[in-house]
Amino acid sequence: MTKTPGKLIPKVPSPKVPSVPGAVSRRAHYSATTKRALIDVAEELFTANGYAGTSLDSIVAGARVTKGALYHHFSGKRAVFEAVFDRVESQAGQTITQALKRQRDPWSRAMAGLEAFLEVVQQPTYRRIVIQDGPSVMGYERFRELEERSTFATMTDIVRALLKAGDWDVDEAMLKTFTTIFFGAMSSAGESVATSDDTAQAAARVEAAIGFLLAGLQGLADRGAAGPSPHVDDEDEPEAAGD
Amino acid sequence: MTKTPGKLIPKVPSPKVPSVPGAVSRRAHYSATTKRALIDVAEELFTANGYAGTSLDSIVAGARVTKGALYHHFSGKRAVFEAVFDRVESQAGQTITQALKRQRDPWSRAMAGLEAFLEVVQQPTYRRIVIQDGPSVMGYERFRELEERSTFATMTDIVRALLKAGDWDVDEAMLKTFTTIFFGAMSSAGESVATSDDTAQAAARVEAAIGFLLAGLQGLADRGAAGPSPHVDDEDEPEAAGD
DNA sequence: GTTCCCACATACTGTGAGTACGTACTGAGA
DNA sequence: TCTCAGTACGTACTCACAGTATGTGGGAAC
Repeated sequence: MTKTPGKLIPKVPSPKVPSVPGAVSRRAHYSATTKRALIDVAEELFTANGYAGTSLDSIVAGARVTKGALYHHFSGKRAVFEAVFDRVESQAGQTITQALKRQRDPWSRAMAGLEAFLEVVQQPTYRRIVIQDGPSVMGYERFRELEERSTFATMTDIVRALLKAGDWDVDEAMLKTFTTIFFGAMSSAGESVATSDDTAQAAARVEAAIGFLLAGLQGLADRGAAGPSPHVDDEDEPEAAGD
Repeated sequence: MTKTPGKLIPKVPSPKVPSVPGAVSRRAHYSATTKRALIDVAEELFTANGYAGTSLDSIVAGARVTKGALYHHFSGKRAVFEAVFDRVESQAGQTITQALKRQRDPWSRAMAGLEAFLEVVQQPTYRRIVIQDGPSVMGYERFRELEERSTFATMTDIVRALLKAGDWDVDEAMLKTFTTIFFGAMSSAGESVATSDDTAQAAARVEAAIGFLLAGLQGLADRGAAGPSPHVDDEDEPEAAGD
């Protein structure tokens, strides 16, 4: 709506700039700017109205281009979403990584990570794009695949350090299982925090609950308890080879 | 599956049956049958192709009616999805509740519930409709609202018993927080189990991991540790009244 | 200056959700 | 048995939106 038919892109009158080696061309710069504008607008609209509730027309209108531009830069609506997802995800990963830098002890690192994650997960953009729409739009497998490269990776490091601190050595599969559990717990908790009336208090409750779980683990570590090991009961899958 | 393509709506030539008191009328029966057929087909197609990938035309074609029938019974596509969601959810809740009946001890009830949930969450229908598409299609709040009436409710009972067994008395908000955490952990774990190559072994790992966490809690309980309590640091919300 | 081609714009198509309205059949009353 | 009303659909449309085919203007290499 209110489609302003104004000039597209920053139509500067183009002074003759000799192409400095190493500098991007004007064309390339325009192109990159257009693409960024599309992603910016898309992020905003996806956050506000969700994936299904956002039309490509509204995106290109917001970026003051046409569908031709969008389809030049992206293969389709899903690709636009993935670009937005990617950016939101990596920003979240950086935020959490940053919060960890001050902590040395694995247990306090875990709590710091939790705190940072609870901050992140309260951002409407992260909630809507990553948690709510992500799995549905991209499919769970692709979703996890992208997650694995940022936030999930950071979380894996935290959990790895935790298990090491407890003197439990587990294989990669078990590590991943633990991380998945924690990640799911915190995503869900984060959503409930975000939808709560009093987010601060809800966050405090989540921290208390997770802290309580960690305290339980710490207790096991202090008592030198054996690590987790899956007892395999073969019901219909007799062989259990592979990773 | 293997939905037999037999006649859905029994187009019997209608012999004159005097309306027996207590029996539903022929019209009502037809109507209910049509509605069920629509939900059946919708469940199948939503599971196979997802919400966005399923057209109303394909649903009504599968049920051998037209869109007029569908819009007579449902307000729209979302309403069809909710009807399917409701059924899938309540079935899952019943399955889990059933699995709990044999167990008395809170800790073993928790593990039995976990096991049952892991079974449920591997069903393609539950995964796709409840976990993957649910939050996106219905919105997180409506999603949680419906969840709260079946699976989540069962899980709340389990967690309540667990906390009671540990002699920790927490308020309803804290109980909900704990349940949310466990629910999220298990949903996420269930998804990873379902997408795993060797589901049996993956499920075993999840059980080991959750069991390990519970063992930690049990250790705290044995040592008479104090329960979880949120330390409230008032940043911008000075008052903390009401739930 | 000429030419190329990239980065778009324009105009179109197909599909699918939702709607307006028509109609046949059923069940209740006379 | 004959209305008669209303339910339970069917038919035919509209509108919105994702995607496509093709045209074009302007920077950049020569």
